[in-house]
Amino acid sequence: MTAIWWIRRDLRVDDNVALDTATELGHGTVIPLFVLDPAIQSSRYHGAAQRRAQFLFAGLRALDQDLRTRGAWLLVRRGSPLEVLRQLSAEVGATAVVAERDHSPFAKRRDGAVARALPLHLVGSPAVRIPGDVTKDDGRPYAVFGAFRRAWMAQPPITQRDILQAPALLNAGAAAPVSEPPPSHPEVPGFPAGPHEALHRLDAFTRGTDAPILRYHDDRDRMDLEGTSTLSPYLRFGMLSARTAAERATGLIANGGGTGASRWLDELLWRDFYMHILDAAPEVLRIEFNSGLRGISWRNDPAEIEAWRTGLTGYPVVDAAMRQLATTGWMHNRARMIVASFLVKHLLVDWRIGESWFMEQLIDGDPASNNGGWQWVAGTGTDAAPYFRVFNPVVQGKKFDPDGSFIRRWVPELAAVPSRFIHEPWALTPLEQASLGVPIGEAYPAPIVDLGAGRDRALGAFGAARDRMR
DNA sequence: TTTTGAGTTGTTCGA
DNA sequence: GTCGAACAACTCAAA
Repeated sequence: MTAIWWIRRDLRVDDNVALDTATELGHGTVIPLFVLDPAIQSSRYHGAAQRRAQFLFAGLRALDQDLRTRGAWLLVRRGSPLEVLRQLSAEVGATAVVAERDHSPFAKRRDGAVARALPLHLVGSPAVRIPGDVTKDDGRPYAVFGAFRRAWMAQPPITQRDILQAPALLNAGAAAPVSEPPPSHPEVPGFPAGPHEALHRLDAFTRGTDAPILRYHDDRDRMDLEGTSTLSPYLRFGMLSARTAAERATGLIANGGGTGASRWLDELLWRDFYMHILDAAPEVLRIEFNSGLRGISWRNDPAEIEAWRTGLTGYPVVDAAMRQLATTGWMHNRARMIVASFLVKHLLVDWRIGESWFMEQLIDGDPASNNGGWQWVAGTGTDAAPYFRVFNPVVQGKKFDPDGSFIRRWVPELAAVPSRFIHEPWALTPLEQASLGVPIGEAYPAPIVDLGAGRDRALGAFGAARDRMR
């Protein structure tokens, strides 16, 4: 008996339901397979920037190393998943193909086609609780986070007993089927891939008397501090099991870990929430979740969109965050809300344009969370996030980057500006600008939109769309 | 069955 | 400086 473990976004051996099931169904003989699918590589989510693929490939190499210490190795093949799986199944006489569920519409179509041709077993989920397992009485998903959270928390907590052990030894079969080597791109700077780094980060974030998670309630919104876990890319590719992360947070809460661990667990629940929404309502990738806001007249000014993408809007906190994204492939969550609100509200640009730029740039880019976040900020999504809730980038900057060190790091041309003016350098007199060497409009752009006028324009456009649908 | 209260992340205005 | 109200309106769940 032989089973194929078809790896997609579960690049780990610890707490892996698919690997566990494959081991059982294969009576110990498991072929770990990753398919390089040209359809994914050319999709809208893999445009110019290849950083997420780079992170994935480095993760495949790390997984291969883990497998080799267990007597197996990673098989990598290129082609359409159905054809690759059909071919490999014939070669090794596989009686089962086992994979973790993937809730994106693209993945569900792909997996449906495979399931019609081969004995495909879909198990587990990248979410902590499987979409469909947390629903209202009528079986439909919650559309309000608070209610979702209540129902999620009412189910038995994730404990250490729920976490699966990695198999000590794997039998990959007698004959070694032909494999490509995992693609050899360099590591993404700042984010070494693989489950060991993921566990190291989880420990650094949650262990010890001065663990950042204990201050998470207070620090998580501060863009100038390193108060977040930076685990999102690892969760994205399953280099860390979300259940392992949830178990860690739950354990801290049970031991009086305070509000920090609760808030962090909430972030994992948002991730679950948006996966459950996408699973039940895949159309959110195309249209507004809130049907009353589907007729907004976007401006979509190309020059302004380009200024936003490149970090040249004249609003320091927006520009710092957009440059951080372009340089590193990651952005602080608070900064994501600020730049998204600025694009959608102040510039009145279709949220789908921002969403797809994020998908292209982010190494943690996940369709469910990314779409959920953009629709939330736009006010078109789940929950009572009213569309007139507009983030003011100056106010947000002063609150969450008080002395401007986040800005100085990513917008070096403003380094000499005193903290009092760093969030609004145009308020310096021309003389002061000259003496600091930052003439606004030359060394650094003048604001591309007036905040008050932009806000009013957005409220008008959203209000008009709502009135038309009424 | 109907009613009612509450709801991640904000801003502005006026008292 | 601080505080509450207004900005609208819908989902959910408890009463």
